[in-house]
Amino acid sequence: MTDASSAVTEALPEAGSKRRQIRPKAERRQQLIDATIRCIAQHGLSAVTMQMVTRDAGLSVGIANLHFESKDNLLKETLRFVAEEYHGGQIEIMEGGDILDLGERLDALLDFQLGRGVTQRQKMSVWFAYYGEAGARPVYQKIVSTVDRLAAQKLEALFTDIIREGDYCGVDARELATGYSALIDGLHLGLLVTPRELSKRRARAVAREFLRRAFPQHIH
Amino acid sequence: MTDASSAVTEALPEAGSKRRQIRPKAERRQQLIDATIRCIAQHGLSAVTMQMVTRDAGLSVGIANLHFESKDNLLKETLRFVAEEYHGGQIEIMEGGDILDLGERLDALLDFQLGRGVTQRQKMSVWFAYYGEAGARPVYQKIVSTVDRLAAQKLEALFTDIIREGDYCGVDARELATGYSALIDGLHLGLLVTPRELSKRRARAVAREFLRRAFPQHIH
DNA sequence: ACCCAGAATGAATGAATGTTCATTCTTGAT
DNA sequence: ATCAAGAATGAACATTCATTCATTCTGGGT
Repeated sequence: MTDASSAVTEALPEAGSKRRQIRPKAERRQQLIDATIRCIAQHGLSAVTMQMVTRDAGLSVGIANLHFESKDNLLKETLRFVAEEYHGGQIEIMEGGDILDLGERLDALLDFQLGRGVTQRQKMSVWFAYYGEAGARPVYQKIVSTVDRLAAQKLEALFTDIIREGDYCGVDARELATGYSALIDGLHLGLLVTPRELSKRRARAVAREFLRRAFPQHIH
Repeated sequence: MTDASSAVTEALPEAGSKRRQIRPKAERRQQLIDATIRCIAQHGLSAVTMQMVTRDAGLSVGIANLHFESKDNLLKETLRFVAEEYHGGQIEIMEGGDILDLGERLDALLDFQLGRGVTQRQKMSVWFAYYGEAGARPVYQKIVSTVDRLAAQKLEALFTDIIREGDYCGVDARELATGYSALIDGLHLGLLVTPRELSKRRARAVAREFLRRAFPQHIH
């Protein structure tokens, strides 16, 4: 996963090109997942239909059941893709050997979490659409919690390193990591539901302030 | 709104009682809203059908369109009910003259937000089901942001009072209120999606720690 | 005892949706 | 040029769902 914030904004079937094109399976799958993301963002998960998705992808209805066996499966795979993109990006930063300074690494993480790529309304919509159904669908819970757990561990490890480096005492890395993750989730929610009250700029300031309170030496 | 954490766990049509009962409109409306909440929590918003709701309520299918004009409207009214219950409860505490000590009032707020009533899976499921659709449905956005705005103002006012009382300097009440709200939302999300990783007990500890960092004199 | 306003019912209706599959088309190998 | 493998199509089908409404029933008022 090198480019976590892949653009999901295309699907322009060159005007007048009605000729049937044959493409490898993997490419079509991604095409359909991208279309699904767009549709969920625009119409909401509960209003998404197969016809809608395939039309958006510029393909025929039958193709969805050819590459995914069912609508359920397409939705499941779409969630998996979004979850892995988001958490993969985070983990890459936290493991990343390219940033050695821990404070800088924190900054990079925050940039990723509240930056252009992730907070595109499209991605956020998808994210929370699934959260909304997670209570009733164990499959979704499992997909999310699997990738979630790994990211949480990495974050805790990063915090532990920072606490050691800064000699911060009376601070529990685990608890702080839980709080930070929750804060970021909550900010995403605010950006999605009440964009008028919460600008992206302010969301970043809020998250930054949280980190500054915890690690004053590392965040200026 | 005196009892914000109303139980939505009944709907037991006394065995053998098949006799048609006539009840006032308001009562039937509430009955249907309660059933809708249960159905959303159990099956997910996108799987809820009118038949499901009316069966759960122990009533016939036609009645839903008698008291609400359409399914859309029933869902809208259900969201309004849940939103007002949650925010109403918060506001009552924050305005409440019955608790004079500001630290205690904070505690009471936290108790409400992460206590029994609100974090019932049922209510949380409904809450986030609608958030998930909010990106695509301006109606939902409007309902939520209307009640949200008022609660945010009250919270900011409470924080302002506390900052003055405690002589905390370098603290922006508005920013802190945004952060705290987001944190609570994020914790609710965690409780819903990954209950295995995040217990209610730990969620409370995390929120408490956030407040303690900001207002050390008021939270012990 | 009678009545009727309006609450409640549920079979019927029509529209929408997921899935199938017989057929058509494309491409790369021979 | 020819062919076969399999990718792509979309009309057809079966199902499910929201909504309607003719009918039934209830309970308070007279």
